[in-house]
Amino acid sequence: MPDPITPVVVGSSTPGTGRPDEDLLAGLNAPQREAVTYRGAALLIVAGAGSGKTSVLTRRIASLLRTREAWPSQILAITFTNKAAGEMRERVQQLVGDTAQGMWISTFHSACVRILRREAEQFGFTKSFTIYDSGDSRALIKRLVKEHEADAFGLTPASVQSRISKLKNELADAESYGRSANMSDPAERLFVEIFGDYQRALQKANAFDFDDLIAQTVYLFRAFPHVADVYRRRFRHILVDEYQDTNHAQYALIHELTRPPSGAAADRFESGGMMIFDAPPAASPELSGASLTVVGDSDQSIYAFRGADIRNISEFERDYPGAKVVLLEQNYRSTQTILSAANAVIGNNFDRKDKKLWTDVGAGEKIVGFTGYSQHDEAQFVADEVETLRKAGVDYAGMAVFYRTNSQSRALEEIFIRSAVPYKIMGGTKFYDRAEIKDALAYLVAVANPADELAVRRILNKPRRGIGDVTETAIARFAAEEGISFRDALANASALGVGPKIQKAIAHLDAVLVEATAIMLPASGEVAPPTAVTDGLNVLLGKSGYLDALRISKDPQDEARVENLDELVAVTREFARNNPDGTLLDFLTEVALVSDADDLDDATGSVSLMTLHTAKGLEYDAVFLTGVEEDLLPHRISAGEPGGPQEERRLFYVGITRARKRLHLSLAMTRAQFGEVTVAMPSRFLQEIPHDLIDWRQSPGDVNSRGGMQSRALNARRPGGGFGGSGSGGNRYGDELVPLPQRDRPASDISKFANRIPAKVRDNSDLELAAGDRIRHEDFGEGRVDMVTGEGAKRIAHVRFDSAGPKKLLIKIAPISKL
DNA sequence: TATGGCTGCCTTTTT
DNA sequence: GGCAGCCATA
Repeated sequence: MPDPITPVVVGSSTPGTGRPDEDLLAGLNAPQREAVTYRGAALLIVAGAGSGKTSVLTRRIASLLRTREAWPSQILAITFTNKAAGEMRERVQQLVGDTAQGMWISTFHSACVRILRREAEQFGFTKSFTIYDSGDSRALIKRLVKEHEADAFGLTPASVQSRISKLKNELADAESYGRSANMSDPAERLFVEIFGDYQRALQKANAFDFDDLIAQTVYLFRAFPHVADVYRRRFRHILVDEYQDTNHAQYALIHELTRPPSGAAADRFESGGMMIFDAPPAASPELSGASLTVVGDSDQSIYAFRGADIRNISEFERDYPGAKVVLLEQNYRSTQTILSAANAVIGNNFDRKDKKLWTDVGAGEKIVGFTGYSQHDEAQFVADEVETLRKAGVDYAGMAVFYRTNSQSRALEEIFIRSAVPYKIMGGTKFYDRAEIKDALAYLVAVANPADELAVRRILNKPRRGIGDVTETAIARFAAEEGISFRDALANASALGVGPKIQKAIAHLDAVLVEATAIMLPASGEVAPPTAVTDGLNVLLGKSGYLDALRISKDPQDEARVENLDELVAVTREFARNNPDGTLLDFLTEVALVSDADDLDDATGSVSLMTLHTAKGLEYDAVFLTGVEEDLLPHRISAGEPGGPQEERRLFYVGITRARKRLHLSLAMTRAQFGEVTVAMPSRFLQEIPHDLIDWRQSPGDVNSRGGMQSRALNARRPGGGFGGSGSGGNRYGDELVPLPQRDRPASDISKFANRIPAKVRDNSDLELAAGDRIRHEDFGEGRVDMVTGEGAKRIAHVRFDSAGPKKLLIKIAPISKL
């Protein structure tokens, strides 16, 4: 991503002071400089959107290195995604060259995996532990819920999973939670049992789930202070980005790392454990805690649902007394128009410190608003506008489309394909979520970590080998009787008491696993060649019969599955190229921790499509924010959650502030949700934007007006008057739109205001129309049907009106009649 | 044991 | 409109 700070300062204010980091300060404003150069135990950088925080962070690291205040190995920088980590590393490298080698720049999860791999043996795991993604843990929890017949008490796998996750993020375990829970409630007791079983199963499988990676590292540090000391001595400068999105476990981890080493470790014999408090830090710098820099913006906190605790940032000064706070408010990204919209929106959140982004680049283009008849109509607008911008010289790669939920990407994708707009979906149905990829990875896990029973069970009958429930149970029973693992039981096919055909199948599977193991995990002393993972995977997929089964299948989807597996093989090759010493476990770790935002091959001339959450931290010349509707943004489910609507508003704010030059806000009047067409209402957030900032190409009133008062949702009169009908006007499409936000409007009023559904929804489902028919529309008058597209509830009539010109109408709801 | 058809639920957002 | 899980059947 380009550096938002253009180093233009020629006559710098501190010329030739001879600081070794002089050049790093070029072009920075005063607070940015301070954020780079401040030295002290704790620093909080409150960085508004687009205020150049990444630049400040990288320069701060570069400055520490350049001035020799730190060795690279003493720096630990935590980012939110692997992609952000990669970019930060690259930028630091640009500033200081190869000196950057040896820094830890990674996500919380990657850093914890590195620590856990080294220390796993301290507490009952082995180096070769594997990582359960949410699908894996859901499968395990599902089994446990079933075993405990817990569904009878209203415990669903999903609810159990999310509760366990929340508890782990609070550093609770089954035992500690059980002490405080109301154990007379059978559902609670059951939950605690399942939680405990789940944890034991993970341990037995030598596996951690996502939340464990953090929580168990904290546990490790607390239980084994001498282990923690190793890392406390090593990391002298800890920097955390996106601090507003850290949860309690992550907070605790940072807290553990920044404590002074206890000094009890053997290699510090002179301290005797007593010098911690009286040793002067200068004389013995290793005894003080690491310096901590955190960067964040509470207005961009959008992960509360996953346990992020905004208090981590709002109470930073309390947690780290004497902490320095630097505020970055000048924005280097967006036009004033975009910032004014953003400021106005976020100003409606009441529990925040007031902070106003500003810029000196000028007002720029107005925000473009558009209301489609349907989500397809909306998508068509986006596609058309993308093409217009492209012709005006904006790169496809400089444009992005955001939406609240992944499912919204479908309509956009359809239209983009039809309109031949190159696009790329970030996230969505992930490559690694596909069944065949998970199967292939399960084969690899079965080799890397045979203790992982879930993985072995997964591949047991893939491809079909005639091994069903009965045989699976027989294997498990045999393993239990003999006191061996499920995996090892496979080596004793003849002893299982199953038929000869099935014995043979099991023996074959075992042989394939053994062969692959020999390739990927050679006996000690030998080193696996870089091609080991690729070769092993080919053996597993080939000799197991997995690929053959797909190839002879009649299901046309299986062809795509073979291609996906080919791609996975290609991924292993790529991995080997980038990591010549990379082991099977390294590969599996990387795969487990990649995220949606990490899709590295961005650029290459396509428009990016992604959820608002994925968009955080990115920026584009032109941004399309779609589906700005009630129940979608803010999402319906958020209404019932404490702080939900405010978090949704922050999400909207994050979306707005991604735009550099152009912002488009769009919505649809109807939206198909699970097959049914439902009427959508404009989002309450729209009216929080001063309406003179928006140029409506087609306003909600244009689309929905049927001469009456029923549908003017945005203009509905408040109970008690206020302002109505016309008046503040100002946009050329009349006054349908958005009165200026009224100060101190009570919250209850807002919800009443925006949510009103039009009096009645017309249903023309059974109206038969064909090209050539004449129709009458309540607003547009008479016209002739050019053609009808779509089916069922989504039939669209393309009509040429005698006076109003061509329009597309959703037949189901349009106020029309056949003549 | 494999398959196919049915039903019901679903959709927030992610490391 | 899609997927997962359940059940009935071969």
